Amino acid sequence: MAEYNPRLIEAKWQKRWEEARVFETEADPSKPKYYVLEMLPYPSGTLHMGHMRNYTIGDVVARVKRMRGFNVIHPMGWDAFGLPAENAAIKNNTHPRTWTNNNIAEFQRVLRRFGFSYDWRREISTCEPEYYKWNQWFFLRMLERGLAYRKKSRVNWCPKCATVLANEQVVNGFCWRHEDTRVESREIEQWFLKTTAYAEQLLDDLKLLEGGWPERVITMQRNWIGKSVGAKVKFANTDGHSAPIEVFTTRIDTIYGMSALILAPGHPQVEHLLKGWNHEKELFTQLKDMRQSSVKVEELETAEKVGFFTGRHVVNPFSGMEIPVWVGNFVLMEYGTGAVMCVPAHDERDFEFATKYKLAIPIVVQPKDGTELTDVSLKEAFTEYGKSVNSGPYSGLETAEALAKMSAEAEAKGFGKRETVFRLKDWGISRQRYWGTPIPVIYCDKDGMVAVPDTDLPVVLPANPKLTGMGESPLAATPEFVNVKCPKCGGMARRETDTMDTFVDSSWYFYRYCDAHNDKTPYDAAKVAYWFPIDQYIGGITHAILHLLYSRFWCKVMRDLGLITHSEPISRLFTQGMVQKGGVAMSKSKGNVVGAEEMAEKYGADTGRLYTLFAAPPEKDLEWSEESIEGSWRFLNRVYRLIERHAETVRRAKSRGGAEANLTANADDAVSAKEKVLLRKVHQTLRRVTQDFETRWHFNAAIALIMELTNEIHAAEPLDEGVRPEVQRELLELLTLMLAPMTPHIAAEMWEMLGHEEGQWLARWPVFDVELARETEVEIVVQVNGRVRGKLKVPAGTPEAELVRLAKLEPAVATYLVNKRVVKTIVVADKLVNLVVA
RNA sequence: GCCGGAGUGGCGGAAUGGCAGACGCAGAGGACUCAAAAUCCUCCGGUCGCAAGGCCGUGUAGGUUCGACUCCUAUCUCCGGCACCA
Repeated sequence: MAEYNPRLIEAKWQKRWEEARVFETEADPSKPKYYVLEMLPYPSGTLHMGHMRNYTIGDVVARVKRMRGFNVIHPMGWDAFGLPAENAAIKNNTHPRTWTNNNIAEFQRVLRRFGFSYDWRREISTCEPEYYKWNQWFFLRMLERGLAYRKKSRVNWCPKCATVLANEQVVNGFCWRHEDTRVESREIEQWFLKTTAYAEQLLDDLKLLEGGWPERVITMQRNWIGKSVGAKVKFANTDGHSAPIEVFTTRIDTIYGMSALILAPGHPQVEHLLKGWNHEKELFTQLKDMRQSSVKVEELETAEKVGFFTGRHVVNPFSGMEIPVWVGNFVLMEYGTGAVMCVPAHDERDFEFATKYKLAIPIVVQPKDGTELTDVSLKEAFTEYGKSVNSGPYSGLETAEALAKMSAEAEAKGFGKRETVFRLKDWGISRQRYWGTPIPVIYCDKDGMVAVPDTDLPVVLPANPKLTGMGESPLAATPEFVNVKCPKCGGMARRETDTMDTFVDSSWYFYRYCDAHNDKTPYDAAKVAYWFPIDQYIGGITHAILHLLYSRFWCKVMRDLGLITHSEPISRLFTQGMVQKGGVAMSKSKGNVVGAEEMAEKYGADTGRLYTLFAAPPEKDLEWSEESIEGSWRFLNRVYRLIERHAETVRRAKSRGGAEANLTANADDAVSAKEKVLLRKVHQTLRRVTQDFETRWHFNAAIALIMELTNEIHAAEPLDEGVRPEVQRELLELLTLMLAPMTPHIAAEMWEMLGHEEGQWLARWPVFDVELARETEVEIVVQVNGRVRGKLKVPAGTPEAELVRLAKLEPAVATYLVNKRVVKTIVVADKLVNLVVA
């Protein structure tokens, strides 16, 4: 007898699948489609079991759907642009492309070794001009529509490197390469995509995702977009000539309780206000301190509120009162207008600030529950809705009403207007890097900024850049790239030297899979219309916000360009847990990776796949345990031996219908009690495993059921005594098919051992026999003296005494009902009568 | 602080309101073996008991129910995300 040899078996089947091109699919409107996708990897380091868990889950889904008759698209590609390639190239004195392509080749080889059912013809690599050409094309469309624009913006700058740093290259405010060098903030012109233009839609359409996306991802996106409905109010300066200051508030109803107007330290009007004031010098020093300390990053969250009075006043347009203008470190320039009204009684932060600086704390809202707040009793801000008081003509109004009336009034009188503010900011896509998509824009002295014509796309990266990691951007240092003729006037001009954020690449890549090699358009609309939206997307929670938000944005832009008709690209999202070792996620930098290849060498891909599915439910984190893997390995060996033991008998047996066709077994067919028990067990298992695959994704529970079945068959050995060959065939075939999506290689091998022709390993998912799969449990309604005392689920044939015990009945007259029919009325006494109700 | 999730044996975990701890790991004992590995068999929440069996037990306290790991209320702890968002 041959031992289970995963190395041989896995290579054999991978070769056959490839030769038979079984995972290659085409759009076919006559068949129901299913698009299952795992997030594409960044090809660096080694593929570890964290990656493999992601792809295994996807592969199980793809294979189950295929077995259930869907036309399945299951592609894979590479998120191939990015900083690490550039750094590695500098370090190893090679080209980012060389480094990247080597990694891709390596990744691909390992993925193939795991037997994932990808259609490799659809493979994409985002660093290829045939792909990034379309990034540029989309960019130009956005530029035409005003969705791409340039503005000055702050970047991290290391004075020693004399270069821009990515956020990841800033370590606690210092340069990653120069630990003694504080990162500065510089303003330079950068490109932005107007995600804010879609803020409302991005928020609203989250409703479409409910049920299909994890609740917490939806919540994170909602918080990220951060919608606030309120009003902007203008406050005139008492000096009569400075420009009025505008604040944003969600609680205009509390404006009568305002005791200050507070500006962010970075507010553009601050300096103007301070000028000419007698404490000017002192205040400017304070302001400078405040601005610098606000650069001092993280600790600020818990920092104390600091502020100072500017000496200026504004007029409250509602009350006519003079209000002092302050500067406060807790006011954010990036949100709203960078100026807030300080209403201490009804805002926690304002309360804290006012208490510290002894500002007045007038109460203008009273709770609705009848309790009355007084200046003395007020220990913290009352921020809930209530009833307005001391608010001039608005006193007595409920908060909701006051909000409406007062913003209407502000609008009517022209000193304010209703406004909705979002936390979401436009997406800065400029990177001063080499290894990314060049932004297709040219600057001409005569014609200004000129878009590269579509016919000149792609703007290709120069082949031999000077990569030093120092100085200006690598593209800017490459004259043959920079110097170009103006498309309009033909005169000398300069190319844009920024490249795009790699999130651009991953925002629409899944559309390209539908038509990966189209050189006329990003994709064929009909093909996308067939395959989209993605039925199941699987990836880590780390991408819950950015990647998914940008993808949703891109989809809406493409829809408005008329390329597609749907509004959301992804119907269902699954966020799988991380694979950890020693309590932390596997990563190269942590040095705790279990390499996928190492795993395949030692136990084979099937064991690796099985273990990642079995060790924990897919949404939970999984602690890698070398000891536990043995269990999965042992199980596959056990199953293999079981099949091997009976293969010869089964091959000679005629099929009872076969798994390709619907299985036709029924309980009456069984001649022996042993057959009956085993057939029941296998069909019950099939029923529950089917359910787990289809709806719950409890792969670990499904595997446990299959193990249980295996144990039971094993315990029934020798099968040849009392189990006819055709029944053996049915047991072992169903067992094999249930394993097929999870451990496809060993399943294919066993399928062949059971006498099936080559090619049949793609057999349909079997249908369980309803009669056989029926639970042998029965539900019993217990009535005592006509009154329902409860329901009980018990195994068929439970002795009456046991029923009495389970129902916790005192001896009494009881009626047992099964499926709403009275089966037997008995007097419960000390006599034990076997009541069989099955 | 706000939002989301989770608390079950030594461990990973199972359980549509119906026998809590399936399945697996680790552990203990045994068979086979010169021996080991592999394999096979038995035991494996706590406690009382020679045993049959009893009692307790799903973070904590209540509640609903004939019946609660599961539903409700409160509370504690842990994990994740966001966080001076006006």
